[in-house]
Amino acid sequence: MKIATWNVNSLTARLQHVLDWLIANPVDVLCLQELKMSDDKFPLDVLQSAGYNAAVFGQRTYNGVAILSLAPIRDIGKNIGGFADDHSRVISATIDTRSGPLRIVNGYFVNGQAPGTEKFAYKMSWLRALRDWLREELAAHPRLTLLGDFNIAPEDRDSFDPVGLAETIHHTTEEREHFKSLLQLGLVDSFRLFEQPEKSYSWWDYRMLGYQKNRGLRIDHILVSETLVPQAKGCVIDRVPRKWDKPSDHAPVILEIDP
DNA sequence: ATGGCACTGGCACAGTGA
Repeated sequence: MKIATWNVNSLTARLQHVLDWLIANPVDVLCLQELKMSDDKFPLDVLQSAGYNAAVFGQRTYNGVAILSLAPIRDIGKNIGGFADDHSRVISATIDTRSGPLRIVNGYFVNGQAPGTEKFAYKMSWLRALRDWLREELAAHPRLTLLGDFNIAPEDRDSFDPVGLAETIHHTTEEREHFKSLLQLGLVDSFRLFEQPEKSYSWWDYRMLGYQKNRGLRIDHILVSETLVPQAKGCVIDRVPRKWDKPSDHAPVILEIDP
């Protein structure tokens, strides 16, 4: 089965891209971020016509996350337990697979603007709360995947300019330590389980011909709990929709696991 | 060093993103 994540930068603006992509890539689960719409605007009927169930946690203008799944979705949770948040950034749910229940945690992590700002401080407290909550989630759901737009380039090789951008947003030691602390919970970056092309990125700036020059960052990730690692068969970034007209600035990431 | 571009709300342009 295939599980994917895609920051669509407005589902209103990108609905046709999502539908076209799902036709070409009929994944079992697609986690979306940056819906930028309230729940009542979510195009549930058209996605159901495409065969998908949906769990939605929307918000007007900013943020907003959803899980699309061919299989029924149950036990939906919203945001980080014990952490009061005005933003709609996390939706979690369980689907049943042949190997047992699979817990899906879909996150749109805080951007953080720049070190030293209030937004960066929010990012740090958000990441701390996420880690503490995930420790419990993992204990309750051993088969778990944490995926989405992390807004963290975990290593130098995940950035087109690790020297010039050293200690700037997405690259700071503090953010990378938080990423490592998620791995220390018993999660694995599935992309790095497999041989990958050099300079593999999942986001490119709209400006300055970022995509054409491959000036990108790998900030969209699919982490899997250690029990799932033997079932992981491949993880790829699909750059195709980034070349379409009026694209999202992010590309989908897809994990294949034994069902 | 700065801006580059895209999106939303709402109808001018500020806020946000990464």
